[in-house]
Amino acid sequence: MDSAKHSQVIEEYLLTLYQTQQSGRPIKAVNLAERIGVSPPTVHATLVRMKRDGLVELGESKELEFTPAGLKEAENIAYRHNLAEDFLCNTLGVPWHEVHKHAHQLEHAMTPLVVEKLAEFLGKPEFCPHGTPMPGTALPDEMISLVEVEVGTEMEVTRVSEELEDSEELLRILHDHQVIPGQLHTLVDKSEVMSSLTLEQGSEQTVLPFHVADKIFVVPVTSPA
Amino acid sequence: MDSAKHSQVIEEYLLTLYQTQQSGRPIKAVNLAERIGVSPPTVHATLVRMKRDGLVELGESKELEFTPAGLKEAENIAYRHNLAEDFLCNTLGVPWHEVHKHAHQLEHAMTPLVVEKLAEFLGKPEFCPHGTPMPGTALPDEMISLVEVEVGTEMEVTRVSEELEDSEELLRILHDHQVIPGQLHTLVDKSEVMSSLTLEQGSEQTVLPFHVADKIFVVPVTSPA
DNA sequence: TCAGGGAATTATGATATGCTAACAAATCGA
DNA sequence: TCGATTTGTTAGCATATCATAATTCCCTGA
Repeated sequence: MDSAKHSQVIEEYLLTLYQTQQSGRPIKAVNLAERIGVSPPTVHATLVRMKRDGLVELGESKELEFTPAGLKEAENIAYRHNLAEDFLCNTLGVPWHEVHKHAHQLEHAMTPLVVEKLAEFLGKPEFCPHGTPMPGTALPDEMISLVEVEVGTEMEVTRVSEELEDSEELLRILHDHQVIPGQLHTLVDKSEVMSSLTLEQGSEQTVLPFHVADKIFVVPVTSPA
Repeated sequence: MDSAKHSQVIEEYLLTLYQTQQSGRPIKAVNLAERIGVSPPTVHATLVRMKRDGLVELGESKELEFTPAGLKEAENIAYRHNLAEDFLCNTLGVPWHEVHKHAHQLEHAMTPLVVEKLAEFLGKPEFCPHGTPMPGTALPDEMISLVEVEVGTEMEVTRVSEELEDSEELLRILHDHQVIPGQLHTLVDKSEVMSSLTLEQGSEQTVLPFHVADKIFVVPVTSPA
């Protein structure tokens, strides 16, 4: 019905707003400017158009809010993005830490039929390669942030938040250390002075600053012993 | 080197110019306007930018010509387009007569790595589902236009020219009658008064006007009898 | 309550893309 | 060669997207 096609720019704003909202962070225009890489005045002008087109509104507390139509569209874009990432990673074999940027292009070029056919082809995946659930998919309750884990706990990495995806360099490091969904690690140290914690997998150790670990989610493993 | 990313609009002009050039037809601005679906003044303004950016030039006979850089870019886009069509048709199962329009979106969103990985995944195809060769691939000499075939000849359809792809309705009809690459048909009638010819495959007959048959290519079959 | 500083907005301007109307140029048929 | 049709160009606008500079808003700490 409202399949009114929006520009790639608008789609990018919607997706960024959606991801920010999902992370529970406040949605401020400056943040948008930084994440999208444009100046504040540009963000402002674009948001004005988005309000005009009924995609977002200004809540009482001055925060941006999706309209129902805007949310629907945002979820649609997020779905296309995650689907594209799954395809690139699992079908084409594009490196895990690179899929984000390539999917960022493809997500705007997928027609409804392509989305449908691709979803079928991929077996209706519920998570993207970074562990982000498709819109509508519930996250396991047991999933907690890596910073909340107690030293000595073994856990399975389940999700690397989208906010980290902007840095391909960081993703490459995480990938090199196998800090990716599905991998098991043990928290062997947590240091307040260093503002970081240390993971261990086999003989491999990985040090992660809190601000990064904060955005990585895991499910503690109940020792089968 | 000159992987300078051009806009989707410029890419579309380059692809259209390329396809027109391949068909051996003169490249006039009006044709561009029609095929792309914009007004002549818009085409003019865009061509001015393309000249400015060193993609095309005006030949002596007033015809548009690619610069080496422009041709390289155009071939690149054509390759992406054909690759996308192959993927949509053979991997995702998008209907043959629809792949063109979906590929038209995707072709502008494929990064070099995605192109490379997709080509590998598809087994480096040399033709798109309509029989168009990838840039650089030579066409079989024996391929002739359907209008040149003599009545009574059996032949294999090898290519449906891109110029016909603009009409999804026409492609649907061709598909319904199996007038698609790989299929065998026999020319059973050619009528000047009707400006059309008739194909036969089994008990199925297909009437095609000359202006359509003109853009369908075949390879006559040497009767194995 | 006021100063500061961050955030939002306004003022201006540029470029790409598109349109309609009007005009110029080229070409083709008689 | 002339006139009509086709084609190409200009002129004048509009919108989306982007930037910089300047200004206004607003919240927070003293």
